[in-house]
Order: sequence, then structure tokens, then C-alpha cells
Amino acid sequence: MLSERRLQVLRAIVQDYVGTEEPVGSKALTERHNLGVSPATVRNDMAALEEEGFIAQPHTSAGRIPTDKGYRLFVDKLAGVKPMSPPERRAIQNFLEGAVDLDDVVARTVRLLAQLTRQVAVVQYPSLTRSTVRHVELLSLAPARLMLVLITDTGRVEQRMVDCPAPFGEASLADLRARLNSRVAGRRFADVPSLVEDLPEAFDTDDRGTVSTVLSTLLETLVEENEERLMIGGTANLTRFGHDFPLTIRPVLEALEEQVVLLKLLGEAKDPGVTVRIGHENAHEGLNSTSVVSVGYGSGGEAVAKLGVVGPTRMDYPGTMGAVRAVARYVGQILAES
Amino acid sequence: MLSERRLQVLRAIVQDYVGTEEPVGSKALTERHNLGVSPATVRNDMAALEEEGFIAQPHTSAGRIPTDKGYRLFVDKLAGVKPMSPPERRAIQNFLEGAVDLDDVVARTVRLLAQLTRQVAVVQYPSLTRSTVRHVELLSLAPARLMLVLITDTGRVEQRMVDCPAPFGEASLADLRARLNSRVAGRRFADVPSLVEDLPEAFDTDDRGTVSTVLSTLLETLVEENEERLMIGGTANLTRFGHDFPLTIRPVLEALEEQVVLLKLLGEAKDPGVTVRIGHENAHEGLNSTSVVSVGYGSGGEAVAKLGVVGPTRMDYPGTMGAVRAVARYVGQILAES
DNA sequence: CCCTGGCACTCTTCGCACGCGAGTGCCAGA
DNA sequence: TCTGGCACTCGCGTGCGAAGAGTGCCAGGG
Repeated sequence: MLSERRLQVLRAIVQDYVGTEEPVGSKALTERHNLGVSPATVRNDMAALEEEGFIAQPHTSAGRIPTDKGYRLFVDKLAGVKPMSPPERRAIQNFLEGAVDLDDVVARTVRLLAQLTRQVAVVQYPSLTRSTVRHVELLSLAPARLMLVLITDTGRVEQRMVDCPAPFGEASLADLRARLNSRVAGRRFADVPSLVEDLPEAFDTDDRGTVSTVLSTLLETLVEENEERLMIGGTANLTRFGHDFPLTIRPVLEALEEQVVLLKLLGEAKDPGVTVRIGHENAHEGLNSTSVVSVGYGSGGEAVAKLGVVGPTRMDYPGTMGAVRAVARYVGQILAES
Repeated sequence: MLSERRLQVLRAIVQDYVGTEEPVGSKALTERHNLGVSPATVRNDMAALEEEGFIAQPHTSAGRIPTDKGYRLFVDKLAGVKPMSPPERRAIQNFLEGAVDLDDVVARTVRLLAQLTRQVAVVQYPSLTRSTVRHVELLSLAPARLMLVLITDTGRVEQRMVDCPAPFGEASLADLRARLNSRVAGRRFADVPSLVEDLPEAFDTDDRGTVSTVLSTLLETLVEENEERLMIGGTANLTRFGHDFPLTIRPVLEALEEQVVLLKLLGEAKDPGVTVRIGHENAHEGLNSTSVVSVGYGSGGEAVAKLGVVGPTRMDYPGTMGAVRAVARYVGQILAES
């Protein structure tokens, strides 16, 4: 087990390295933090920390930099989440309150996160699967062609075309619309299938084909998870990464373009609080030199989607975690209000 | 006026520079292109071209590179649009045909353009203003709260909440819905305002307030140009730009994040064909070292939106223009079918 | 009049040696 | 267990010289 002082040394190394972006040596450490011991002692501690794999040196005769393992320990044990200051909180709230619709909420959230953390922000649109149905609408576009519109409690709207096997009268349409809504409005997506199961039986034989088609389209829409979309912003912040540029930034940009990758990334974090995945903890190898800080957010108590930031492993973890958490909280509030 | 041979020299310089990314000297030119003259002659021509501002040299004793003005001449006079090969055309068509809805069409188009040109692709969603109305739907969410859904001929769906000044009955709602659709369905956005002007008069005094509110929301939606959205892809291609990295890529990424900037950029190109804006011809200074190749596309004969690519001024103009034109054409077809 | 070969000149780039300084590891002593 | 001292390692910046690419200019020839 590492002594208390060694942990302090590790903490100091992480803080200094994040601040200066340069390997930190024993002398500089003792000068900037009053550890009460000499550089030589710190050197011994450093040797021990290196032995354990928490820090490393880029070349012999350079200072030390934290490893992924070192950052992990720092995040888990040595640092808390730095809360946002009241003025910052107000600014967040004001900025988000100006949003006019769901797209705008998401867009503003992305900008906000990118600005606050000076990193790349990723916000997932509120997912369908955990939401509830607010309303289902059916429009007749042509005698045998309907449009199905699904509105969720988070304000998201999905529409689908339905080609009917047979013409469908206005009266039947109104009937179906009414029955459908009385059964599913306000219900959770997961419950819908069993609630509409026997619906075709209430209709004439002629109309049953169409009703079934509509229902299956509806169910399809509900489960269609790959419709999950997300918005990204602040990619310009990637240019602050390092000096060894193209190599670092290229794979990250590529990973960011693969929405599937990002969705998987966000999906993996099951923790109810803020989740941090550091460097090689990210499955995708393009993101091996980045850390992802994410958290779920939602309109009620429950999380319906995730948001987070992607940045260099050398990031200000407490600050970033604080910003992510605060933004998620306020977005949740905004969604609940609208 | 420049002699024929000097134009050939300029063309050769552009082609070589685009290929090698390195300043091209007189000797290399005569070797790679059989101009039938000696390096010394080419040097004289180069001096003349430099005098006129078509080419420049980075340092005193380096080869020449084209200036923005040189590229401009090249694009206007020296090179045509390189058509896509039949296999490429088939690939484009196949790729786009798999799309399931408008979002998907746009997303696929972005990917396709980015891959074909190996540059950053920008695709504007089909704009509302020049489209026609397919259907307007009104849903009652609460006694005094409606949802207005607008469906366009390009498959785009816009929805808005409407808070009514007074409760609005189901019968009135059905009435308004029917009247509204019979007037505006199939009509162009621009014509809608005059078509619905006198609609409130057909209703009871009680309902007129609500009807007016609905109408003004509808008109608002129609003109709301800033709702114009676009999708970007292929930013990873920026890493191929050059070696002098952060400086070049940073402002470009920033410009790309400013959707307003991009929309303005695309909007400026009035040419019915493929438009090329080179280097400083772009108003936004972050894009001063890039060229933008754009073209309008649409479901019918008329353009309803733009798409294009952003890349280094040193790009393969004929190939890029060919790709952009081909993609626009096929997207138009897809939109017309759906 | 235009093209060509030759020549001197300019600059960038690369390799190399050198010295500096930061930082380390280790050891003996308190 | 901590400390001060000391020798050692290496990366980095600097200066210099050679090499190479490319140019501009000029005089001669078709």
C-alpha cells in the first residue's frame, strides 16, 4: 500500500502536469507544493510510484507524467468533483432557458459543454426507449397511404409512412386514432406492445390488415434503437491537444465521425453518477489517448440519454466532471419543464 | 495577354502541385510534361506568370506554387469538370438508394461526398422556403394546447407547440384542419400567407383568437430561415491538409462549427452550376486558405438546398467538381422518388 | 524575336558536434 | 526514514558547413 505522502506526490504530479503540460520533476514539485520534504525524498517516492505503474518518464532524465493508471487512482481516490460556482450555474441556466425546441436544447447543450470544458462535447438525443408516449397521430395522405407521427414526453417527434394493404376510411381512421391514444398515451414505450396486441380484433375484417400494419410500424419505431442520434461540438478544441499533432488528432476525429462508436461508448457507462473512462479503458483504439467523461440525464428522475465530453487524458478531471454534472442537471430540468 | 504556352505552364504547375504538394521547379516541369521547350524557357514563362500574380514562390530559391488567382484561372479556363466513371455513378446511386428517411439521405450524402472527395463535406437540409406543403396536421394535446405539424414535399417535418388563448373544441379543430389543408396542400410556401389570410373570418368569434395564433405560428415556421440545418462530415480529412498543422486546421474547424457561417457561404453561390470559391474569395477569414466547391440540388428541376465540400486551395478541382455535381444529381433523384 | 545552355547566386535543409541544463539514481550520513 | 551530495544520462538548442534545388540573367544561335 502506498503511504499518504506518496499519494500526495501523485496528486501533485497530476495537478502540475495538467497545468503545465510538461513532465514534472522532483525539484519543481517541492517548490510548488509545500510537501515538507526534500526533492531527494520525492525522488524516492517517485521511483516507488513508477514501480507501481502510476507514473512514467518519457525519456530517462525527464520529469514524470501520470499513466492511465495514475489518472485512475487520482480520479477515484485523490480528487472529488469540483462544483460549479453560483455565477456559472446561473449562466448555464440562462443559456439553456432560451431554447425553443428539442433540437435547440441539444444544440445549446453541446455549445455550452464545449465552452465550459474547452473540449469536445457529445450529447445524445433523448432516447425513445425509456420515454413515454405523449401522443400518436395518424394522417391520411392518400386513400391507402398514412403517416404515423409519434410524439414523446421529451418533445421528440418521429414520423413514418405507412402503406396500407387496403383503402382505409376516415371514420376507421378516427376510430383507430382514438383507440390508440386512449391505450398508449402516457404509457412507457416498453409497455406499448402488450397494450395494443388485441387492437385489430375491434375492427372490421377489411380494416384489420391496415390496423396491423400501422401497429407493427409503431412498434418498429419504438424499438428502433439505431435511430439514436447525437450531436457533437467543440472539435476545434482538439487543436489544443498537443504538439505531436496529426497523429493524435486524426484517429479522434475519425472516431467522432462514427456515431456508432460514440453511442456504444456512452452506452457502456452504467454508473448512475459521472463516469470517467481513461485512455486505454476506452475500447475504441482511436480514443486510447483520450478520456471520456459522461453522465446520464433525463426529464424525470430517470436518465433517458447521456452526454459528456471527450478530451486528452491530461485534463482537469474535477472541473470537467463538475461541468458535465451541472449541465446534465440543468438540461434535465429544462426537459421536464417543456 | 498570356500566350498559349504560358497557360499550359500554369496548368502543369497546378496539376503537379496538387499531386506532389511541393513547390514545382522549371526542370521538374519539363521532365513530367512534354512542353517541347527547355527549363530556361519555362523559367521565363514562370517569371511572367509570377509578374501577373498567378504563381508565387514561398522562398527565393524554391519552386513556384499557384496563387488564388492562378487557381481561379485554372478553374475558369484551363480545366473542365471531370465526369464520374460509370462504376462510380452506380456506386453513388446504390449507396443513396438504401436511405430510409430524410435524415438518412442527408447523412449518407455527407459520408459519400467525404469519401469521394476525401475532404470535408457539407450538406444543407432541403430548405423550407422553396418547398411545397404536403400536409398540415393539428393535434390537440390539451384543451388549450395544440401541436402543429408541417410536412413538406421533401419529407421534412417541422412541429410547433401552440398555446391557445381559449379552449378549442374537437369540431372546430377538425374544421380548421380540413380548411387549412384544402387551401395550402400542394402549394408553395411563398404563396401560403395570402391563401390563409381570411381564414379566421370563417370561424366563431370565440375561436378566432386560436385560429389566428395557429396561423401565425404556421407562417413563422415557414419563414424561419434560421431553422436551416446542415450536416458536416469527413473532418478527419482535414488532417491531410499540411504539415504546419494547428495553424491551418484550427480556424477551419471553428468556421465549420459556426453553422451560420457555412449557411452564408453556401447561400452566396448563386450560380446554377457548380460554384467554386477559392481562398480569399471566401468572406470568412478562417476559410482563407480553403476552397469551397458547392452546388444546388433539389427534388424537381429547382434547387431547394446546397451541398458541397471544403478543402485546401490545393485540391483536385476537376475531380471534386465532378463528384459534387454527380452527388447532387443523384440526391435530387432520390428526393424526387420518395 | 524567341529559345537555349551556361553560370553565378541565393536559400533552405540536413547532418553533426558541442555545451547546457534538467532530472535522475544512488550512497553515505544524520 | 529522510537528507544532501555527486556523478551520470539525455534531450534540446545552437552554430557551422556541405549539399542540393532552383532561380535570374546573359550571351549566343536559329
